[in-house]
Amino acid sequence: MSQSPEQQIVEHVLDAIADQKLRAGTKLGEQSLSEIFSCNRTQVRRALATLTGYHVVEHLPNRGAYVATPSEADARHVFEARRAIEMTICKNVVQFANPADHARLRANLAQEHEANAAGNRALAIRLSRQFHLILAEVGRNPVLSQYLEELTMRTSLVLGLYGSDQRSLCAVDEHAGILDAIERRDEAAVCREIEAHLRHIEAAVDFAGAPKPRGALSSLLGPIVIPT
Amino acid sequence: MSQSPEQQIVEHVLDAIADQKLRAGTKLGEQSLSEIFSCNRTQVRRALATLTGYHVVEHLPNRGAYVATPSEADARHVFEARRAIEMTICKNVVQFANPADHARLRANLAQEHEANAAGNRALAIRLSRQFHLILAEVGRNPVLSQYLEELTMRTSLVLGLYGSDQRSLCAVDEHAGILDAIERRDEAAVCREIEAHLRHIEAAVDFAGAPKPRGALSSLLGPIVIPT
DNA sequence: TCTATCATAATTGTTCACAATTTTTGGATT
DNA sequence: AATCCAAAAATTGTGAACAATTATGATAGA
Repeated sequence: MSQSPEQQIVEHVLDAIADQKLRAGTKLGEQSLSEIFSCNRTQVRRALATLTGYHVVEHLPNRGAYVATPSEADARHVFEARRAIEMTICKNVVQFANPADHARLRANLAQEHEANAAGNRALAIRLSRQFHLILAEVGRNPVLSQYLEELTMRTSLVLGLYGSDQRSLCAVDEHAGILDAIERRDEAAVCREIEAHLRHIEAAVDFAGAPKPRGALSSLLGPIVIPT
Repeated sequence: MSQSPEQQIVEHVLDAIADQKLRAGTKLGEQSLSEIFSCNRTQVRRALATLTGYHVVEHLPNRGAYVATPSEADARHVFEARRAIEMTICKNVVQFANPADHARLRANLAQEHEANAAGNRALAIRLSRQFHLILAEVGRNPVLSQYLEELTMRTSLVLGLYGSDQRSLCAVDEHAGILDAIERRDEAAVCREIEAHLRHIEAAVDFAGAPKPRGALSSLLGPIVIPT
């Protein structure tokens, strides 16, 4: 059951980024990580290389690894790529989704509503991302799924860097509208709504706003349970 | 000018795959590569990890790295992803392309014609792939460019595995048609033609045909010039 | 001749020590 | 105080030795 230290590091860091706990620019020191996850530095090194491949970590030679700091141009490119990929995903979803898939999406939507009602911002963000990833899974194209996983991660970084804080509440209702259209099997409507949804998210990004400060590493990745 | 051994290995292997010299299933032994590129095994290891991240190499624990062998389902997913991504790229191309870009594409097209006329199949394949990559560059979205780079690589693997050998000649004229539409700035036509083009390539793949044999490693990657 | 078993060889995986580079620290000087 | 410089510390990069696993091939028995 327990995975390799390398996978553990990758997933913990990705989760922390998706949850916007690890902010852009945070240094990911090899020693720190090897102590936090109580493993060898070699394994930390491999994990960081993997994360670099996902474009969520930048590697500066002789200076270490940092959570990537996407520029405004990067952000726009990521959003455009999302529109291209999620549009195709949604067409597949309309075609392939069965009642079980609808139920899965409905359940996620309900949780989103709940998290928002409870004011649990971190959970709401996580569930919102999850909604898109479930869509991708239902679309049944692993290539597109994997690209979207990376792109949503990079979106998290962008929102953490430039996002205005009071947004993201509107998003729930847009998810609901998309899901309605999916159940109606109304392809045109789904495409229209997912595109609008992604453009709304992008519009909520304020590149004029100053990048925000970052926290300390150890407090953001833990607590780590070491399997014995 | 001379790059790190790691980059060298990655690029040589990618080129060899794109040119269909390295076929699916070929073993990429660590020692062989370290001798061919006269470098440390550690660097070979990192290069193979990178290639694994690109999905062009499969890594079997304790058994080594092999050029990936995409299944029929993989192939279909790759082609669908290409349609999604290249469609968006082409829209950007219509919008952004300037005379210099047109010239670049025309030049590539002419070389393609020439290679086909001369019966130089390897060069024709390389230039055909290059046409799509130039389109991506002109589209001015590095995120989409990078995805397409990976997808064209995987396409090469698929064509090498399942492709019928007499195809790919028709492709040149389709490229010409696409470029014409781009210069006319006829977005609808460009989209229609690039989609048709990609579907033609996919249609030329024959999954019933038996996977083809693979060659020896050292003869396919060399000759390697070692910078002093 | 075919199969099974075991020793040997080859290959991959891991660890650790050392080298190279960067960052920090603590004066010394202006 | 502020700046500069050098020594020390910390961090990253590299390579080689060792361990673990898998492939190979020879031998014996059916």
